[in-house]
Amino acid sequence: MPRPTVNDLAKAAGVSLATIDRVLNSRPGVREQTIRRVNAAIEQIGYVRDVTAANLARQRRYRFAFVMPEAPGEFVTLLKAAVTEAAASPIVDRTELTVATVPPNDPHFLVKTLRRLGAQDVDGIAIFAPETPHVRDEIAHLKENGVAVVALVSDLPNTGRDHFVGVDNVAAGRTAGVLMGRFLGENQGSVLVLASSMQARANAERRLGFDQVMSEQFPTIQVLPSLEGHDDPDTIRRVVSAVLDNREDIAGVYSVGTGNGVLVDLLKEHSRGQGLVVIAHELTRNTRRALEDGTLDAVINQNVGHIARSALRVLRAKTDGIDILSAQEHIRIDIVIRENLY
Amino acid sequence: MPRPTVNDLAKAAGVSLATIDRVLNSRPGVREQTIRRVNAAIEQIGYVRDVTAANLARQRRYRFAFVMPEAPGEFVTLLKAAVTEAAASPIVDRTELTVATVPPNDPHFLVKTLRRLGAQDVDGIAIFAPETPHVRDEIAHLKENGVAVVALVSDLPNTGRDHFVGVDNVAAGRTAGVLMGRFLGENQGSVLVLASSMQARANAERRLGFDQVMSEQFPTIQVLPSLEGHDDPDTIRRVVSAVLDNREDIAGVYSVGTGNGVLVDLLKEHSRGQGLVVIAHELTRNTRRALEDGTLDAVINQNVGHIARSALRVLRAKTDGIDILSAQEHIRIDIVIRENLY
DNA sequence: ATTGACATGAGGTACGTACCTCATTTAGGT
DNA sequence: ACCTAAATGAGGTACGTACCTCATGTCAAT
Repeated sequence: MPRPTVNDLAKAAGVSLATIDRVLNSRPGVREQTIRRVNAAIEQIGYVRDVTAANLARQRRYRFAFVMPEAPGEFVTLLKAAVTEAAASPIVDRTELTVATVPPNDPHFLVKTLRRLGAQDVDGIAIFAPETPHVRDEIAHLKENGVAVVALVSDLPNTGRDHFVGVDNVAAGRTAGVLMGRFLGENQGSVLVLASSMQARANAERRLGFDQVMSEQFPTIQVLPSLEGHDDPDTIRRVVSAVLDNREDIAGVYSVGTGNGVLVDLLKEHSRGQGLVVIAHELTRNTRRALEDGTLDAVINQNVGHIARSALRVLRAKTDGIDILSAQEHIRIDIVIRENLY
Repeated sequence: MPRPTVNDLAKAAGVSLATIDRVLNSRPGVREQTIRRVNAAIEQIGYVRDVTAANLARQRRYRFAFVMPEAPGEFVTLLKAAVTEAAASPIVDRTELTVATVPPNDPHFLVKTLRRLGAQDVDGIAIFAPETPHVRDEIAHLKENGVAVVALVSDLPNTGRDHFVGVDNVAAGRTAGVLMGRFLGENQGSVLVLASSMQARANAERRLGFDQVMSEQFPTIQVLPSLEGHDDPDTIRRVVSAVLDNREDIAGVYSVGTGNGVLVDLLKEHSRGQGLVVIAHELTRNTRRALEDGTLDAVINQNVGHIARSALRVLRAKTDGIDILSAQEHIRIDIVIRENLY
């Protein structure tokens, strides 16, 4: 038997279609008693509104924009692809989106982009950018104009954004820490930490979580101060080599941010690169290959497909003023090793 | 600007709506040249069919059934909940589904259920059951009648099922093996393996993968023959206690199947339960709690939400005769430890 | 009994697509 | 130039819902 329609509902409730419509869309001019009668009929025949037909009739369109760094790294590229793909899939019905890229570390350009998008009356914006005062102001401005704002990957906690789509980076760092400690085992020594200037907040949080776990659970392992690679291949190569050459006790390497391509190459060439426990973040072509050939022992990942789809769902819910199912919108911290590298 | 419609397309191609319709739905009676002209216009104006409007007009309805064991275990309960939830969500448009449960280890009942569903002209069935000759025959029969069949969680490779939604259990076992080996580290000893009779194939595959890795990568660790718990609390308690009491060298426990609730309780009570590395499958209330309190070191999980949604997508694609995006339908092997237990 | 406010009904059009019928045009063969 | 078959056009209805207008019903206050 087919799903009941508004017509079946009207018959069941003993009222006309017009009244059904008034109740369903909470239009005025219906007695309390009639509303109750209609609701009872809804329960009884199990009516559920055909959302797609409703959206069709309503001519509802969602205009969303994604703002992301014009990134050198593979992660952003993957994320961008995931966003495009998610938008193309039929699950996001009647949605048109713009993907804008902005040069990293250029708050002025970022603000200009946000302003431009805000003027084009978009319904919602997903932003992957560091938090600065200018960005804070512009987000406040967007929200005043009724634009939904979600932070992507890197949270913007003090901006009044509606939601954050991404992982808890402290927990991600803790996860990396536990794996590092347990994989090292009896093998005492020091851990080299390679940082990156991109996404400063995320990196700091991961480092924090990592240090928490190491000092709590593996106090005999010494974690060195972060080496700053500044996302520059030559710099990374130079600073990492220097430590590996000079310190005999290095047993593990933790790469907090980007620049894993160079790091992996270096470790493969370096005489001391083989025995180390190496853990990095984000599954990209580089880290995937490194897992396969054993250079990397584990990758802590956040699934870009989930992030993209979640952002779209949340933006839609926020523009509709609907509550989100927070359980569904939680982005998992994936642990990837060679054996579960699909 | 709004998305172009068939009317815009007709104007752009310089043909009538009827011809557009003939081309879009590959109806006969259109010259090759005209088809090309329409396709060119599709490219040019970027027309994409509004799938939801099309489904509405087409009165397309998908009737799917899920067949699952009437399970004692929590995993099946979670899976059932995930299926119901996925079906309720608006992403699965115009789909009505039946969830049938069958007593485990009753092939006759299972076949009867499949036959009953087949007679009710469902479009597709997802089956979570062991493979037996009777099931094979019945699936062949269903497929002859044009019913799409996907295997759920446990594969049915010799039945001609259209697709398998679940993890590669050999890889899952390998993943468990690597974690066991690396977590044990220098701590040599033996590993106790607890099997379960449910889902015999999945358990055997996991055990296979586990053994592969242990012998290849950790040859100094001895893996004991499986203890058969038969999913019975008392039996599990008895056989596991016996080994823990009598063998001093047990350093790890690998639980291949169900029965983790009892196992965890036992380990918490037993004097030797603390220092062990314990790894199990499937994230349930029991294993989750055990991760939190440190009784379990890692859980290898398959996300029931993904499984449910993937099964629905695949069933739909198969009944429509559309190709599936295999990348999207891959079910990941999740590694869960306390730190990334969301 | 009349008024007026409110409640309800009847019926329409629209959204973008599918699918149908029938009339008309066009192409190809003679 | 004529005939025929094939190609195309014109126009309709339907899907389930939203949203609109206008008519009619009901009820309480006067």
